[in-house]
Amino acid sequence: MSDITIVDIAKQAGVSIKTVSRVINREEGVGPATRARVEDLIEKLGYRPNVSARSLSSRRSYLIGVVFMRVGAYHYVGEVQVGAMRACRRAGYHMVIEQVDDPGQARGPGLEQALKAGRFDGLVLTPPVCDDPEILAIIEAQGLSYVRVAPDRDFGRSPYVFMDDQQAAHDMTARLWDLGHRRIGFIDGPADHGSARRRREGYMTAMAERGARVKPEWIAPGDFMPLSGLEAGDRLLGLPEPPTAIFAANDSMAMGVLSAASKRGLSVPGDLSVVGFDDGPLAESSWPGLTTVHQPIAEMAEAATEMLIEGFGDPRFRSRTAARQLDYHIVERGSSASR
Amino acid sequence: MSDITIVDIAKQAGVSIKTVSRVINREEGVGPATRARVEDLIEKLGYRPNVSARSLSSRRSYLIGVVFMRVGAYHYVGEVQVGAMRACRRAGYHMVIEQVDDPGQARGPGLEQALKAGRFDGLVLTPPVCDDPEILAIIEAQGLSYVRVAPDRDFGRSPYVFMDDQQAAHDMTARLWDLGHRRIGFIDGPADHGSARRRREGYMTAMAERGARVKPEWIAPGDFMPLSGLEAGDRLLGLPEPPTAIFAANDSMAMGVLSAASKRGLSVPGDLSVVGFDDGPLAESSWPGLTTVHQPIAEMAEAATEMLIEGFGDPRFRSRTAARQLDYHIVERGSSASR
DNA sequence: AATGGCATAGACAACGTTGTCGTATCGTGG
DNA sequence: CCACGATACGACAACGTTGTCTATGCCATT
Repeated sequence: MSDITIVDIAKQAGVSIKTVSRVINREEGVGPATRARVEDLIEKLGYRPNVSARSLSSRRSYLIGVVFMRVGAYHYVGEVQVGAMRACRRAGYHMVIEQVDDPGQARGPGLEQALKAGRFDGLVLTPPVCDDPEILAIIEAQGLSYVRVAPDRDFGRSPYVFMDDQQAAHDMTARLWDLGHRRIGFIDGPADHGSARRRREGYMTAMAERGARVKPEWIAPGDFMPLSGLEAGDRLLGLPEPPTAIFAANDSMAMGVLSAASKRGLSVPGDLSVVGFDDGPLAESSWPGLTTVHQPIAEMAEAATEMLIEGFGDPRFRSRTAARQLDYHIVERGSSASR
Repeated sequence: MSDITIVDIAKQAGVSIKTVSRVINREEGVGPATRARVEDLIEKLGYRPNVSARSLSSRRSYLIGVVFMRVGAYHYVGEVQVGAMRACRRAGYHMVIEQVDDPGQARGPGLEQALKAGRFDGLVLTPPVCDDPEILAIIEAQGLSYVRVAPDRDFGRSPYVFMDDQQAAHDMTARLWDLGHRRIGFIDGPADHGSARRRREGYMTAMAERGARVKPEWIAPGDFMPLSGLEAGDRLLGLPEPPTAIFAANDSMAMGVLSAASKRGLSVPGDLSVVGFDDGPLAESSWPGLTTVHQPIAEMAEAATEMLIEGFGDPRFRSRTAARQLDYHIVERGSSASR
């Protein structure tokens, strides 16, 4: 419906279309008076450049793709989209989402097809896609630039955005300690999961720094799913000397711990403090609310998208490794208290 | 990197580019031999039409927009995306998501800008966006065609896809009845929410049909949030003659009921059956698993997207009201048992 | 054998923008 | 006062596809 074209603007401003184009793209070589006149006109007529024509001519699509897997955490993907969208809007880009694990879509060829047809200017990759060598290979074969959110390895391979999981887990552990807890249990994540490993190390370090000897049985295995939290919690609470606080490596498992506690008739936080990691929707809606580490997911995705878009201007971008670190913070809710 | 163009195909096939274009778009006027030759070549060279050129020329963008609000239910939006994406992929369209309630984005102008710049061929609207008169007005002003998923009113306004909430609630209630429950409590949703109303009516009808007198105190107010489920559950279980089964109008509230039961030391499903509605991720991961109504969200979005794309060929589409109904089913998990 | 009609195919001009190159105009230093 | 470089702008040809119109070949009909 926006049937105003660059030609209309040019005619009314009494300049050539090229000049209008220069104004739109903030190129130099336009006098201040002319620039102002054109800008006013654009504003007044509500002109929007035609994306198709633009990309046909410039070989840029103004489309950035967000690639992800639909694994368990809906809210993760949701937050990523929110953040990426914010950055896209600001820069006049559009965001297309690409999912790689939909049943019926062959992983490799499906994505490849989509990427070819999509003509993205660049991609934002989130875990676990961002650590999938097969997928990275496909993307690189297409010559597409990409930025990763919270990758687990190959840090030199592309620009990325990350958060310090280890320090966060360290802080959380320290906080429990400061509340007077000494026997602090930990529920681990999947063995091959980098964040899980870093979180456990943060916990270990904090305990060690305080001279606490972490007994092996204080660390219970888990797989990030609620049921494993229930089982692990049950096991920890069944110890002869049960912990007074349990730190689960993610919120879902912390929810399981809440169930385990309620099964045993323990009140949280009266008899047991429970804390998690993620600050997903569960944390807010559980009863009591879960004390947890807030991951700035949307902000990380936003930063990644920004980096990607900024990089388009700069061809050296792909080779240069850039990394940006974002801050977590701890959200205090009802599930933790002093001993 | 797909640098093959229609010209290359035309040259190699010894035909004009127009003929190749005809083959691509399945237009008639091409002999079977020529068609086969061109198709083979396209396949062999891995040619993909350039989306920008296509849309510039044809005034179609091959982009469909999915508009939604980020309200509470991440999984709803997630499922919608999965379904819409499936349909898009099949038809060679791309999917762009537009969110209308991101802080910092003025609702009206923000969306309007995005729609103008986006040049969508059409939109898929999900609740509650699909019932927002202001938003519908903006979209219609742009002359965009759209299909709604599970709208609440104005059914004649556009094609839509829906599920029979009332019948589903009816069935669920009947199932509890057949398990031997006679005092069945119901936790209501927000007053202005059409689905909530239909679910309550399904419950009422089923009870009435069986000659049960539903006492007013069996119906507790709720707002679809877990905390309200907890409170409502508490209230119901505190009645002199408490219900033996509680039907919450959505899963989140059912989760609250589980907490309420565990607070009172009641075992589920031993002492109390609890059922929900939605079959979101909570239902699977709670303990015990929640018996609930499975809403085919992805399928509804898929159907809607299909209807939208099919409609592009047919200009009469917008005026013709089409509706498609999809089936729910009840998922039996551990939270319900016979009395 | 000429005519008309249909199926098949091609020529050419859009579509709305950017890239490349060329050309006025102007101030400045010699 | 001239040459010169910088500055500001425009003409024109891409970009890769589709839409419109026209041309050809072939068959059936007269």
